[in-house]
Amino acid sequence: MGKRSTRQKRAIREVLVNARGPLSAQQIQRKASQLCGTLSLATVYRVVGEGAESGELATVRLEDNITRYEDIDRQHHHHFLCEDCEEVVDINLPCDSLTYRLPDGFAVTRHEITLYGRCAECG
Amino acid sequence: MGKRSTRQKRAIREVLVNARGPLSAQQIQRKASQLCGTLSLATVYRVVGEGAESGELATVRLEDNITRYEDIDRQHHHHFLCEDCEEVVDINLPCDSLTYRLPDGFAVTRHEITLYGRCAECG
DNA sequence: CTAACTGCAAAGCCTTTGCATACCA
DNA sequence: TGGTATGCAAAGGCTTTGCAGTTAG
Repeated sequence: MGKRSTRQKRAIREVLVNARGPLSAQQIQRKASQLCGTLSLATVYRVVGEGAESGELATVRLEDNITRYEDIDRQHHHHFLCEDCEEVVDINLPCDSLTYRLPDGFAVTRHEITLYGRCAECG
Repeated sequence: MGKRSTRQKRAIREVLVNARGPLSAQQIQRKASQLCGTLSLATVYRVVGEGAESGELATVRLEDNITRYEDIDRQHHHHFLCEDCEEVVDINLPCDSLTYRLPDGFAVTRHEITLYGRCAECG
C-alpha cells in the first residue's frame, strides 16, 4: 500500500483489518479519522486504490452502487447486505456445490454470491 | 411503464425483451434509438426507473459499477460478466442447493450469484 | 534533503431533475 | 385541448486528479 508508512495508511489498514465486512470509502474515512486525526476522502480513495491494485484489498460492489473495500487476507467468503441499514457482513457458505451449465466457450474465473435481507439489528 | 405509449417507450421495451442479458442505459439508448429515432439518455433513465418501480424491470449491478436493466418476465436466473467485453449474459443454474449458515437473527429475502470470466467471443 | 504523501478544490463519470416544448389520447 | 412525455442542460453523488504544501526516511 505505497512506499511510506503514514498515520493515515496505518489507520486505514487498522480499520479494514478489524472490519466485519467490506467498508465504503466514507465509512473508512469516518472510522479511520478517529484513529489518525485528519484524513481526507481523496486519501482514502488513493490508499484503497493502491491496495486494490497491489492485491492487498478486494473491492466489493453490490446492488446499492457503493464501492466497498476489504482486506484480502481472509478465506473465501460471500456477502450479506442488509437492505435496511445497508451494512455488509461477511458470510461463510459452501460453494463447491455450485454447479452451472454455461454456454459453450465460456470460462469462469471466479464468482460472487450475495445474499440480501435483514440483519439481526434491523430485525 | 408510464401511462402513454410512445415511440421511445416501445423501442426501449422491444430492446429489453430481446436482450440476452441486462443492458446499461447507454446500451439501451444506442440500440433503441436505432428503432425510434431520437432518444435521450434522460428518457432512458426515466423509463427504466418507472419500470423498476412498477416491478416490470429488474436492476442489476455487478462489479463494474454500471447499472443494468432487464425484463422481469423471465425465470429466476443469474449473471455472467465477461471481464473482457463487459457484456452480461443470463445464466441458468440450480441454486436450490445453496445452503448457508447465517448469524442468528439474519433473514434472507433473495440472493444474487454472479460468475466472472470470459465469454465465447473473447476466448 | 527529496521523493512520497496529503488535503483541497476542481473535474469526471453516471444518474437525476427542472423547465420549456412536443405529443398522445 | 390537457396533461403526459421528451430533450436539453444543469445539478447531484461518488470517485479521480492536479497542484501546492507537508512529511517520512
